[in-house]
Amino acid sequence: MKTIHTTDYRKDRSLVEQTQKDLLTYIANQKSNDNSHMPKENEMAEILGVSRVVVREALSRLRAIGVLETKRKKGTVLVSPRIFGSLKPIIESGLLERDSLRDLYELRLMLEIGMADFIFRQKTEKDIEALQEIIEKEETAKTTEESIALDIQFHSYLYSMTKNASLSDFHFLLEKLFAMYAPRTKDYKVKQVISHAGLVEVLRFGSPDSFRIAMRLHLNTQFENMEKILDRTDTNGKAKANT
Amino acid sequence: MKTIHTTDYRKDRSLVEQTQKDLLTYIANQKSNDNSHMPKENEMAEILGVSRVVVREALSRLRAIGVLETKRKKGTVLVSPRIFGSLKPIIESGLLERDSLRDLYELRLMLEIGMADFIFRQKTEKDIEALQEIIEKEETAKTTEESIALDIQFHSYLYSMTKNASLSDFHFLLEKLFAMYAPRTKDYKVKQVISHAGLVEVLRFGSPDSFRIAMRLHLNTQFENMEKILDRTDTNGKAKANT
DNA sequence: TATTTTTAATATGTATTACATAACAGCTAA
DNA sequence: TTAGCTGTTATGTAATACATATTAAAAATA
Repeated sequence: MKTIHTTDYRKDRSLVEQTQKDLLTYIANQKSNDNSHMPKENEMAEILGVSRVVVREALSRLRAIGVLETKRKKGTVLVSPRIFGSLKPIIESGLLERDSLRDLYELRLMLEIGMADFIFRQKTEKDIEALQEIIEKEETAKTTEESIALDIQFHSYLYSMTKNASLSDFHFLLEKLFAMYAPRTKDYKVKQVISHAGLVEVLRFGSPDSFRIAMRLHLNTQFENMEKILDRTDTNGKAKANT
Repeated sequence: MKTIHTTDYRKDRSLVEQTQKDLLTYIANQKSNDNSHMPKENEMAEILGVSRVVVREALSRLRAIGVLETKRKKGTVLVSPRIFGSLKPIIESGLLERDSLRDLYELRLMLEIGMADFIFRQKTEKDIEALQEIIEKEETAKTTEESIALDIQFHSYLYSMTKNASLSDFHFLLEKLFAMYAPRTKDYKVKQVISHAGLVEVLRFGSPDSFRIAMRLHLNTQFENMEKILDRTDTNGKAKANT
């Protein structure tokens, strides 16, 4: 075929990137036709006028972010991507800057406070019981590790109550990331303004608004801790002054 | 070299995926040595005992999620990834299921309510003035499009006040995605329980707690709208019953 | 000497070919 | 019918060759 590319693939740096976009538009059309099957790599290469290597790289990238899967002999099929599926390697790369880490820490706090409405909307008696069961275990916990695990379990359950799968995915990633930042000294429970039991009480008899206030108080140590460890300083190490 | 692979790359489906992981661990080590430069593709292929094609595909995937960049002749350098950088193609693919879309819509509501503390922490007089300026423009807006644009501008400014770059990135993506879902009939302002002006008042004289309540009321139409358009139904089209 | 131009070297980017491998379909034999 | 064999197929991997952009060194010019 011998198609010579005179670097006229506009805008995008490389042919692969351009091909990735081409594939995405192709996908958008296929989806509207309710067709979840892609042509073979060779055919696709022919259609787009590039080599199979380029198509493969582009497909691999799309596979990396979870919009499609491929199987031997079967071919390429479109899948419904999990929104935060591609975040795992980013977080695990250890390349996130301190500012980004702080961003994530803050996001977690925002979400835990902001999800009140959705917890209340879906809550059931069984949920209350499950939470109280965790609390009971917490009271009889011996080691610090046990307490930590149960603390995580309690909050994870609250997340799951929102029935928001993406939120749970996100939380799962953050939980692993911030395990180290948690202020789990032996007396961390003493410092808490409001306990898990208190939260459940509000959950039973309160409103989303009162639950937000309660959760804000419960997370007080996290707010303070964030200030200490992840202070939002500029590159010179000095805190930014507000005008 | 002729290394024959007897499919003993465990766990991972393909060599590329395994190589991607290998690269990530390699990166993690390099980062701790404060070395942001990767070996050449050929060297890396030699080191990992795979062909250059595989290394290139793995690198391409990492490039797709934003943990590294490559330039001709220069080579591969590590970068600090933007957390939500890889979300753009996922959202734009149009492959997200209705449940995922609803998840995102809910997340946005959670964040707008949950970010109160961070808005208050960083707020300045200039911010208040900027917001009031937007409100003034809103009052004199003629067309619906103008109103919508200013509405978005107002909320975007609130996001920016948190000084959380990742949050702003996330919001930017969602704003484009949900432009269609916004309930912007001509009288949408009339239905609002609390106006932008009201929010600014609370921002001036209130607390994070009172701001959350105000924002919750302000977003009331969004909450109701979500129920209508993106009702969380199962695949059979019937709403799930809670025990 | 200082500055511009040319040239050469280099690592990534793309194309081509060849073959390995897993999965599937169809066939055969028990 | 069912178990096992066999060939086909599309993806997965390897190897090679060359194009291209970028950098740096070398040469030419002022």
